[in-house]
Amino acid sequence: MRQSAESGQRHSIAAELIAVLVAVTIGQPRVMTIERGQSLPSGPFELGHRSLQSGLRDWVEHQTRHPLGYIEQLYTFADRDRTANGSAQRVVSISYLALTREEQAAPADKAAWRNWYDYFPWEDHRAGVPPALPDVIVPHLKAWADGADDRPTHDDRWQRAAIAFGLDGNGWNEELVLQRYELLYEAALVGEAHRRQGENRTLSAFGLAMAADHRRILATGIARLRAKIKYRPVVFELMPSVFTLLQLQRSVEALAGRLVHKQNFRRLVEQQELVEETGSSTTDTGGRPAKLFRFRHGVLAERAVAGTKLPLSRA
Amino acid sequence: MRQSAESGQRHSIAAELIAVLVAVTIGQPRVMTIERGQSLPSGPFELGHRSLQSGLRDWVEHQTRHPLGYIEQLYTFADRDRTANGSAQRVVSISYLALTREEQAAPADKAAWRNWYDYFPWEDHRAGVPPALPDVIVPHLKAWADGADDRPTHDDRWQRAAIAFGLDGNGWNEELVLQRYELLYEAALVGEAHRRQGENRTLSAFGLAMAADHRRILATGIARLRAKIKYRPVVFELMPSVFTLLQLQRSVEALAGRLVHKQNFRRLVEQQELVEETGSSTTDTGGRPAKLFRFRHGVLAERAVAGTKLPLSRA
DNA sequence: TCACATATGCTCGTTTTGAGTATATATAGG
DNA sequence: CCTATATATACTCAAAACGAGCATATGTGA
Repeated sequence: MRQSAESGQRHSIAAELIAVLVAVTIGQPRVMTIERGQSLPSGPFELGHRSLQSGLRDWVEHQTRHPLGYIEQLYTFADRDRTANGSAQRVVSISYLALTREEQAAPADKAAWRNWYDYFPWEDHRAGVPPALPDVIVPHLKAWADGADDRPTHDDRWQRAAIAFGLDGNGWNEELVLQRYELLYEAALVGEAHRRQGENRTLSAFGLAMAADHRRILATGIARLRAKIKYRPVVFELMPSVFTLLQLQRSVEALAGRLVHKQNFRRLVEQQELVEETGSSTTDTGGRPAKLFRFRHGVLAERAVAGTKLPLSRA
Repeated sequence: MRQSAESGQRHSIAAELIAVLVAVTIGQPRVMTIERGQSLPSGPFELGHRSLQSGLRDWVEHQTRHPLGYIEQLYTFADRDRTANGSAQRVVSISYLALTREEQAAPADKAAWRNWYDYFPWEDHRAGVPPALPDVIVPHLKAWADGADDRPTHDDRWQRAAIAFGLDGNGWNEELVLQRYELLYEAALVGEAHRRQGENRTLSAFGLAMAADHRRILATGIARLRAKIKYRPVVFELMPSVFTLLQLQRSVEALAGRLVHKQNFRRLVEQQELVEETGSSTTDTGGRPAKLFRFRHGVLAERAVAGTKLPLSRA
């Protein structure tokens, strides 16, 4: 079987491509899943694929019958202790974030759009702090910290929890999606952490579990997207061709999981010249008719000239 | 996940780990290389490795005898047409950015630190715009754009060049390192682009070439680092334990490739409470003695609470 | 016609930047 | 010792960006 001590090992590696495919529909963030919502679309990288991205496109479009638009790489990992099966085969997982618009056409069998807050109920702060956070999650985190063997460990655990979940006067930071999930995993509060021990009961406050480490990948994708909407005009990949400013705002809020100040949001969008009026307006919103806008495609090029935070010198 | 007839193909994939190991020494950005500066430290990911990161650590510390400090993943790719050899074996390259301090101890055989501007001479704007940029690079880019078959292609090429290289009134954006390199590659101006055609002469204005796509990976690392120093205190990974504010500034300038405004830089560092005084000062700088500072380790935790750019609402 | 809902315009005080000017304290050379 | 020359550090000032909120416009439906 093995050719040589070294090269034989190299060959028994498989690469898997995984997609976090996101859309926003009527103000809710959606993620494409397969297998009753338990997995993200994925498939092996094969010799026939031109590149990693094209391999991903093949798999996802085949599994879900939904085209991928914008794609960006998320993360690659191969931790041995995080995979479900105990096989000797080593798998490198390469994950991508893909943005699209949800189509009216039904996706393929077993493929389905899901609200991403089904998996992360503690991440949606649009209607205020979710009650399960102070009522269920924080007490469990406290118990976990208190269960530490020594004082330094206790303090470290509690400090990380406080920062990640915005406790002890630390404000809520919507970008820390991955840190929060990892903390809950470390504290054995999410379903995935129990799997290897056999048991499987988890409180609904900790969300739906997924296969293998797919929920971790989803957390990575959400975190990346929440960070990115702040400095790159990626929301537009998720919007229809024309939209009102409130619809745009609702989409951003859906992704960020928090409400934004309407007037200031509009000022921001206008001063950055991200959109242009179409001339028409809609009355569907109930209330004074809203102007319809479209994305100014010019900014895709211009915005490459992003902002700096270094106090540059003139000379 | 899925086991099927195609699974036989999955096994002929190898994973390679590649490091962009960076240090800053007396105001110059340095990158660790092997093989006379033509390659980055790298090695195959094997079954024995606990994780991708630990595999990388093994390889790099073995090849260079230099310990790795801070590590973050850069990018994974597997483009078929970019690899040097024509073998059927498919390689997935997983690259990392690592930050450290250059040690006085000599690195291992064949391993050597290099100034990264040897590979990207057009990226160093600390002494003003490098003359080779207007004199050599821009004319070649213009010729490349003019050589397009049709008008749209010409305009697209020129617009991309103008944005990437700060022409036509577009300011210089130090973060676009990768875009610039990719453009030069596409225009067949860098050495790597000629390799498959056999010839190999390139003007020194286009920098030293590297093996395979290592220079592209280096460009990715520089771009990431230039972006990151603006919102995360990573420079300190590259600084000695105590330093003056000017030394800190020089390090930032080395990485960014541009000068910063001294007074405003200090204001920024102070108001963010990144450093604290050690109490002593040094006169080595020639001039009024400078206070010595050290990094405030507390910020590593606090800074997790990063800034937002969304106009949040209070309710 | 009125209550209600959303849209949109505008104000105002606070912070954060960008760009300097001014002053302090060393060393090196005559 | 004095001076030129570095660098270090403190302050100023106007412009731009941000956070919060008030006011007004213009629809729909009871």
